[in-house]
Amino acid sequence: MSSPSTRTAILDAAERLFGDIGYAATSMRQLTSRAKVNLAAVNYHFGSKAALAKAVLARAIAPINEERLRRLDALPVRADVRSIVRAFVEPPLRGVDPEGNCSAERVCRVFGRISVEQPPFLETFLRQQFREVGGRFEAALAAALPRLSATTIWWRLHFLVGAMAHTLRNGRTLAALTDGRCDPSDIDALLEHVVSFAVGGFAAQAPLPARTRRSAAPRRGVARSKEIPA
Amino acid sequence: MSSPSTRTAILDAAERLFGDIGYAATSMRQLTSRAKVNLAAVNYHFGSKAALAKAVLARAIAPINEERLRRLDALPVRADVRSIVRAFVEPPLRGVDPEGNCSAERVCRVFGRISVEQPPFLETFLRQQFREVGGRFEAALAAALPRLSATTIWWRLHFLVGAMAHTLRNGRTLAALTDGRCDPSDIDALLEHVVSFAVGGFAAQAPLPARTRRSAAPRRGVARSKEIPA
DNA sequence: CCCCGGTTCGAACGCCCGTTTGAATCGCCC
DNA sequence: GGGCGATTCAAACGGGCGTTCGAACCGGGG
Repeated sequence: MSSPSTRTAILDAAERLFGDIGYAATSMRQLTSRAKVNLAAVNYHFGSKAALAKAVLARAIAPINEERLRRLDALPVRADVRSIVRAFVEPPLRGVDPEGNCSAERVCRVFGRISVEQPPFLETFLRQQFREVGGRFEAALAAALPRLSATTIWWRLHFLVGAMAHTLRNGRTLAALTDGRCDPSDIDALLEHVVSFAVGGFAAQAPLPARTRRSAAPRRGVARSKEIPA
Repeated sequence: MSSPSTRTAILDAAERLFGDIGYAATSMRQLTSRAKVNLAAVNYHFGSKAALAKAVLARAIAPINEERLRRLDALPVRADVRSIVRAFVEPPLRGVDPEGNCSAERVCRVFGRISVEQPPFLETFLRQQFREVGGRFEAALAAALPRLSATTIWWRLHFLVGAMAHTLRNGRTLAALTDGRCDPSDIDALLEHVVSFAVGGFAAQAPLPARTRRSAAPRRGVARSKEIPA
């Protein structure tokens, strides 16, 4: 463990490549040649490609979630929704970056990519990474939005994560569709837009609790709903 | 072209597998054995794996976008935001399904997956698939929300797509985090939640136009959180 | 009947994959 | 200086990849 340079070179290259082209599409030869290390180094230091992916994600996500909680703790007990949302989205978008080592964009892309590919080995890993953070933010938002149920808040937190991740992954498409007028590489603009959208979304009235819904669509084709008896 | 059975068997299997485990992670041998066709059939009918992916996406997306436009056209000229949002999200979530051939969940998953992996050959393809639909909905929303700029509406449309896609891909994580209280396989519930969230998001005040933003903050160390004016 | 375009099939092709191996090399404490 | 763990390295391993090829099969018109 004495020489961190190889390890971190591998982690850096993996973060980049996994973020750019995905986990399955990245080969160890690409990865090691970009990191300028020997092909066998990955298996020596991490054991396998899958374990490397976990290490990449852990390195990317852990400090973000810590910073989120730190900012949440710094808020007054009855903080407003905007502050809570900002505590949630600003760390991943701006990067945590104690010493400039991680570009926020890369970090977030790699998370978006790998979490989306969902190699089976990651499922439980990702859940435990987000359980605590999710719970804390759900509680804070519930305090700020007493009219919303816990499940509604969870839904909306999930939507917020999706909005962020989608934009970080597919920002180029947005830029192209708008002829560059929306520039997702402008993190400040992205941040302000996502915050305002999310604040509005959280403030919205909750949907009716599933019974008296309109549209009474005759076919609910998929939907094997366990449906809490509201 | 006389026998569509092989072609559609391949498309069905590909839709399923690309949606479940991703494009890069799906091998032609898996795919053809699940479709119960010969290995060479894919290259005979589609030319390559990449071309197959395009065909899968086209088959999945085109009818959804057509239905979106149909519903949008059916709205009154000055429709409210909720109706417009519903016209946008209901086709992909419920499925178009003229004759029951496509499960909405599968269709959407495959889109979420492949669009996220973004094999390079898809970039322009996806853009052209969404340019018209995006423009039409942007215009309709702009009419309903005269205080918002076009770019803000594009941002928010993008966020909405992300929220939908993320939930369809990573729904299991949400279910696990909430011990099943949020059930993303309940399409009705998902639909109502995403609509209410998006309506709130669109109704939100637009962010300040970038100039008077705070953000000049020299230190982004820990926790200086309530500096948002207002 | 046979021929023929369209389709299916098994069998390869060449390549690259993730991983392993065993020797070479390094850094350090005795 | 010699010994020794930790690390790096080149070279393979077996296997799976996407794709190609040529022969077999099919059904309908000459």
